[in-house]
Amino acid sequence: MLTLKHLRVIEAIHATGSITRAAARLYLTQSALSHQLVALEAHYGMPLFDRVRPMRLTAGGERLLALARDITPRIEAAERDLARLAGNPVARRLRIAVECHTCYDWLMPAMDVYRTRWPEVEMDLVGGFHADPTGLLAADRADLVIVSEAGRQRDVAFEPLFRYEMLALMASAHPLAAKRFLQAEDFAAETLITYPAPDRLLDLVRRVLKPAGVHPERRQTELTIAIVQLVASRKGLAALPAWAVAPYLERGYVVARPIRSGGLWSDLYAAVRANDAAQSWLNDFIVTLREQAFMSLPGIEPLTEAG
Amino acid sequence: MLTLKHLRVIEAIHATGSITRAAARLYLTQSALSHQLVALEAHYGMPLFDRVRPMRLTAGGERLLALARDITPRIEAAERDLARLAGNPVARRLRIAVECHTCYDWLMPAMDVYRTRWPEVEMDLVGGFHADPTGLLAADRADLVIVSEAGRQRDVAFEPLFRYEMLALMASAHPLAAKRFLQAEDFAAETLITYPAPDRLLDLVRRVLKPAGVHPERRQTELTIAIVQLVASRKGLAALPAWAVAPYLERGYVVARPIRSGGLWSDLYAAVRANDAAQSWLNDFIVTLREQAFMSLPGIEPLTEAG
DNA sequence: GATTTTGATGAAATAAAATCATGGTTCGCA
DNA sequence: TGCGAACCATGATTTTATTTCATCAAAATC
Repeated sequence: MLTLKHLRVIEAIHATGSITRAAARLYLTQSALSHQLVALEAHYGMPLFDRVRPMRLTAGGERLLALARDITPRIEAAERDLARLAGNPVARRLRIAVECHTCYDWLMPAMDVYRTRWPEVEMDLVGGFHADPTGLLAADRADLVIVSEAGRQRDVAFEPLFRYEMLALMASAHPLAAKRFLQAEDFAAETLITYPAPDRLLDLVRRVLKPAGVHPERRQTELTIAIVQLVASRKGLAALPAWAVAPYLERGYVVARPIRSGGLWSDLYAAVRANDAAQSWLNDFIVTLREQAFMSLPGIEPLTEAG
Repeated sequence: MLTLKHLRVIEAIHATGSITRAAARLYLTQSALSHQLVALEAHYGMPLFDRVRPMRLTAGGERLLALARDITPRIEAAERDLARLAGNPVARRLRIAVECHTCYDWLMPAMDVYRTRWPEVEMDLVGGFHADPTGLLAADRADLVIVSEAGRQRDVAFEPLFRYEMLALMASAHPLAAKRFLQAEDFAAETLITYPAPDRLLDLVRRVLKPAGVHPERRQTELTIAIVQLVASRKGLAALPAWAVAPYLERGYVVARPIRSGGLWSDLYAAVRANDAAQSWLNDFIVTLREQAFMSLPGIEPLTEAG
């Protein structure tokens, strides 16, 4: 018999193009999804996906995807209504602290989507840098903090969002562009262009350059477009999330290369007060963040609980 | 997590007014449904039904019922489309053989509903009486036969529809109306008014009077309203399904009494060729029969497989 | 051509759901 | 007011469904 789980599986396989990636996104094994798909296809007596890469929906699969897209929002709306009926009428205020510049790229659209779902929740952004970001939670100055590491703090719950790759950006004719990937030493003689943020928030510095004892010259600017412009003008190198550089690569003035073999991957978590973790209006915000990120950001990957 | 099963449970409890009856209709135990409901209520942190008789939906339960009514038809429509995509293009013809007069009461509305779901299936009614009704299937003169007993024939699949009570009908001032229920001997001195059908189809005669050696005077007429009129005019007694007499009881000219202690209950099955049993367009007709019968007929009960 | 990635599959482990057995409550009825 | 019937809740057990594990074969990549 058809279940909602099946519909989610079909959505995920279609969205990711492969059973393996769909499984990662659903926090299940590839085997589990393969079994489910086989069983569903047997039930309907027809294939639901053509086994090509990326997996392609058959007519039957299309029909089920249409069903999923039809009923999923209805179910979610009902569950929100239930949550409203059950919810204790606590402060419906959501102060979001975010320290990474590029996070705004996906945070703003996600907030727009969330606003339509929970119009009664008033959102606010807490800017600036703090020595102890999660401390903002206990100090009641924020209700949710976007962080790059899951601590083991009592009173704070860390919800994994996703992981993304940091790419080194350089002018297209730059000598380093000949390399398959860059290493710490490659930055030694260059100028590193960054956002104006403490080193602790710059993954390239914190996790690659500093451990290798490399301290390149630095230059700061606020806007992503300005960083790209300086790089294109051969003023130095930069390191940006893969999704942030993608739109600039097609013009050809800059090129991107992985950092270290295997690439430099960063994680993002949403930290909330442990007391609030069960609040559905808060939980739904985190779900929306993930959903919108996977929908709009290329090249990001699911992140499992274990930070 | 919410499942479609949960929605069906809520629908069934609401439709029947009790967990016990809902369980019977879903072919599950009362315990299974109770566990499910408790778990669902725990999940949403609120009761979904007030435990009164009949069970009454809370606001949360209402919301879930609304969801169920919203998405159930969409899911069923999708599954029909899938069945059409998968189905071998066999004869989309459905010849229905029916021998019981009162069956038309619920068969016609059910056929109307089915027609909207499977417009491409051409329905036809096969009338008349036959010594071997299920023989019509093998003889390819009918594709579905409504019968009152599940045989053990190879090549024929019997699908349970429902059970109903046969009530004895008499004029309101009739002496027998003083009894709580009637027995075979009570009919001995009376005239029995029936449809013009062979005795094998008259449950009162076949299962009560004949075994007791009681052979009352007989009179036949085609229409239910005529039978009721004759009874009201003290021309004799009749036995009709509970749902068929219900509308006449409120006027007060006739009264109905159970037959034997515990009542005389009759079963109905849909018989189809075993080869056709897996055809979804045919199966869906049977599902529609059950669904419409339970929706419109008062006092009928679920019938389990074991005939 | 070697290596990696991917999907399928059978067996085993785990989780979920249903049943069985039973107890307590409510309601109708003598 | 006491009895029986109908009904829901619940813990223990059984059954069924789902997931994982361990592999294999095929396809894609280098």
